[in-house]
Amino acid sequence: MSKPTIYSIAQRCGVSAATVSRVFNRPELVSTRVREQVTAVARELGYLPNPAARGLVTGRAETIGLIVSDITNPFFPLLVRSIQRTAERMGSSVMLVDAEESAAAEVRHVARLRGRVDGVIVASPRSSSAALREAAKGLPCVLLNRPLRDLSSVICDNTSALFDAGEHLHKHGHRSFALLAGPSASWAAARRSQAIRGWARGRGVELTELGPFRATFKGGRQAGAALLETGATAAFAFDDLTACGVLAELAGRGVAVPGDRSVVGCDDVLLARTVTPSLTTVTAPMDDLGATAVQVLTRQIEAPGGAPEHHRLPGVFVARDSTGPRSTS
Amino acid sequence: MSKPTIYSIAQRCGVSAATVSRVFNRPELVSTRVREQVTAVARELGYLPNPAARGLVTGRAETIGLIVSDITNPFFPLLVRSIQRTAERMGSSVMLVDAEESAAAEVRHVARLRGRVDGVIVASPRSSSAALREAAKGLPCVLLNRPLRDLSSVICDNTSALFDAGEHLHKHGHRSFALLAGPSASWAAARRSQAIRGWARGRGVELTELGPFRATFKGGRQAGAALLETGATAAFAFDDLTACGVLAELAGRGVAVPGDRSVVGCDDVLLARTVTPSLTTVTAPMDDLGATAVQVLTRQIEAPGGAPEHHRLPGVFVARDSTGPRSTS
DNA sequence: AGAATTCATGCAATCGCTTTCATTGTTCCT
DNA sequence: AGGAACAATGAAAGCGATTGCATGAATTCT
Repeated sequence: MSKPTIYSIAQRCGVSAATVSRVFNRPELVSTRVREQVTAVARELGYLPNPAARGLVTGRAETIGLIVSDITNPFFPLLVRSIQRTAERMGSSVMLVDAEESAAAEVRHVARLRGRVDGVIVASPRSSSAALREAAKGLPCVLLNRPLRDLSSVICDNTSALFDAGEHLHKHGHRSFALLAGPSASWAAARRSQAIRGWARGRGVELTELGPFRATFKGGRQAGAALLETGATAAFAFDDLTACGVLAELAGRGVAVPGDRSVVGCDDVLLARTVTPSLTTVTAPMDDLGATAVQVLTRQIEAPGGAPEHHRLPGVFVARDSTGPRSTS
Repeated sequence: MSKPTIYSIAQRCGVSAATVSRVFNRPELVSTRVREQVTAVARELGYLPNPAARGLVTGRAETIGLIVSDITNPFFPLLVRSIQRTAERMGSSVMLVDAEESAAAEVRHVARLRGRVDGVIVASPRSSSAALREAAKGLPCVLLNRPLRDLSSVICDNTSALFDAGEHLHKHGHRSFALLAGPSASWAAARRSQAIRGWARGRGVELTELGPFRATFKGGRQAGAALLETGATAAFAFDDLTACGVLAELAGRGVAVPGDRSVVGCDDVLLARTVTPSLTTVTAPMDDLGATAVQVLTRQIEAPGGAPEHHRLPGVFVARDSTGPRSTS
């Protein structure tokens, strides 16, 4: 009693395999009577179509690849969830690959996934533009948080939210700021720095640039130490993880937040709410980001060679407890 | 110029497709001359074997499924990484599915994965034993952190590490403890509670049981509030996330940690190091857990119907800053 | 030298499904 | 009633690999 196939079902129903296949793919082409019988027998036998066989003829794997630069980064879990959920709704599974921070691993994995997936989403790629372009050649691909002319991309733009953050601090009396820059290879870091610079210039306030720092807790501690050597009363951290490091460093040196200094993070990861004081930060629209990426990818898959799409989703400023009035001392 | 197949290569080399296939699968059966020529042409044409076609005949997908109960739980990222890394080393890809905390989704996904994967790993399942058994019927399956007689399992046993934690607190003068229990559906929670109860009884110290609390930051805050109503000077939180909630609640009420109370977490997730004070906790051997799970699964796949294996990996106690001497006040 | 092995290769079946095309009845027009 | 249009189905050709069996050549043995 081996695995049921369309043939076992066909035989049991006294019809041809073609008809059974049609019951599942183009049911409207089959008479009601036969359709019901086939469905019943299929259920009874516990029939499941063989994806390999189907894939072989359709050329589709009904699977998309998701390459994340670093699964341990708290930024990703919600993104993964959203992507997976959307993909499932479109009938696709998700193959997840963690590049462990390595640019080489990224392109290697894109190559490996080729053939097993219908397309890939590369989240926060570390690779060079040229490498990405090359790796994605002939494979539907969507970049997340990394714009590139010839490849589709979905990015979270925090520019205006960071403006809001600046205004928020300015309203609280802050006039001297520090920018704790993130890793230089990261597009997001560059973009955020640029936004903050722009705001500070427009506002005519003092801005001290520090870094780049690694986007880790430790990097944050270093950033915190560096911050204390400046006269800045408020700091923009690259992301929440870094901000947590800053908080820890300041706390360790007896500097009160937001009493003595204000700190804002970015991304609004779980951490941001659980740390004390809770982080003022910028919320990324994770669900949208993931859903959009999958939809764009689906379009690319269905119309290969179509023009790349570029989507830009804004982050939203959210004030919590790590920012407050400038200390009067 | 369509996708290269073994036929295009065979033609170009003046050999049969079977030979080309052998070059990749049983190279020792092919003469050096032909082998080299085929390899060269394959490379030149950018040939990649079609996994669907291969899978159709071999019956293997070279893919394993990984179902996690909740991808947003900080416990998982490192586990996912380790599993993925190990799987890749064995030549398999990983299909990740997030059950979003739903027991129903778990078994639904196991069913969906059937046929697309060679086997599945279910991490911290929420489903009932019966449901799991049923869902895994005829599909190689390894349970993570959930023992079940008829299915293979790999679990992290924190019993002895929690003993160490107890001793550590005892040495610091604590005599009255609180157990902040985790969700009742979680095997890990039950196991940990049991361990702590056992230790307290053996030590002859006072133990107040509170909860169950949800394994979230909020649940932790509630646990923290409940803790303050007891006379306990030290508390065992279910996990690090809960412990963070406790910390936050205590901090909010002006209770010093470890000055007034000591708190220990469990799992040693990223959070544990980034929170202030850093958490005394129990480190789970993530790499081992993941690697073992994949190896066991591989064995199950290669010898279907083999006896289930059960592995138990111990956690390790690690003292940090959230525990200290009992307050003298 | 002739038989027996061994080696390298090709032929062809097969995996389970989709899909085109042809073949039946049926129904509908005029 | 005769032919057109249509609905339901089957036969068969792939999709791209793997693999058991057969074959012919080269090597070894006696």
